[in-house]
Amino acid sequence: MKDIRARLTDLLKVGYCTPRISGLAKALKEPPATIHYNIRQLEKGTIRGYRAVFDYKNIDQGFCTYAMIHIMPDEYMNPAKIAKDLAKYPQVECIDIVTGDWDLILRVRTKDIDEYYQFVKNVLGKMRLSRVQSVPTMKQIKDEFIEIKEDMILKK
Amino acid sequence: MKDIRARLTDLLKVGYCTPRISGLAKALKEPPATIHYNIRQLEKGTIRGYRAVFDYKNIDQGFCTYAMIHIMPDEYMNPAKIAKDLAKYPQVECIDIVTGDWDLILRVRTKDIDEYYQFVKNVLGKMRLSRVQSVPTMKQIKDEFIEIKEDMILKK
DNA sequence: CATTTATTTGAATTTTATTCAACAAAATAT
DNA sequence: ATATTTTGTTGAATAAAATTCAAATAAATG
Repeated sequence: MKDIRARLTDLLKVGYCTPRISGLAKALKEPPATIHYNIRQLEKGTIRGYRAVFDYKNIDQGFCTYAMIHIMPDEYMNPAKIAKDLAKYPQVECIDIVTGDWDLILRVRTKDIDEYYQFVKNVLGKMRLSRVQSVPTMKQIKDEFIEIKEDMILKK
Repeated sequence: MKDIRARLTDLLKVGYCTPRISGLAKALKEPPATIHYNIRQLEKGTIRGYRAVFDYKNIDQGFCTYAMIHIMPDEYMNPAKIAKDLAKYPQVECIDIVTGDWDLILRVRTKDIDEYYQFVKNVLGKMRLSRVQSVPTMKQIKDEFIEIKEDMILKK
């Protein structure tokens, strides 16, 4: 059997979705043509794309880690270059350039700690970074603006 | 003129989108009916929903800050309670319970630094936290798995 | 290996998005 | 103020896409 599911989720993670104009038209009580026009306008700047939201543990990305990064002194004035290189990796959910204790903050999603180790070794380990501090998430309470409801396994 | 744009973004923030079956079918070189069937299966557990991704500065949420939190010693064994209280606020994009230097990591989106100050004062300031370190994002390179393409304003 | 369950697919049908031209409203220029 | 241009709204026609369904195939199970 073809493994369509995995290929689908890969695409839906980054796009391949579209607004439901008829649904929006009904919800807002406006004609579809009006919704259509306004969405096109929003797409010129305000809407960056459309995508699916997942239960990540079902798509081999259940392990979420913050990676706080110091870049090398000689790269210090151009963190965007390193950040853009890192942005290419699909494990990377977000990258922010910050200032203070760290230079970059990444949110990385992998299947498990083993795959995260591979990411640190093969990706971060090969860039000009002077230090990486990994902070794994023990539990997510809210994600992508959506509260996560979950039963406590060990609750007695 | 009707303010359709704002009402649209409110809905698109949480849903009102759908997968593009024909696009997926072309990309994966499979018949639309097959894509349709597999997506329906994924929707039973793996896909939580579909939504738009925004350029948040255009919808009054352009200021993004990591808030690293220490909770009080007497609450230390129950961080989930505090986390769930914080999860209620719409400015909070995500909350993770971590261990190590900090107890909680929040990602908070506000219109600007003034609104963030109000959040720290009125929300964080009123909870049993022993310390909060705020790390504002200077520039986002990737967000929600989508790379941000942007011209450098000061590039010469 | 018999039976059940899950998946794939083409073709018919239904639903939805898109286009377009006319009109209306707002913004801008005179 | 008002003429002119730009932006936004909308119904109706058209084009495109999603959905359904039944038949075939593949995989899992007894």
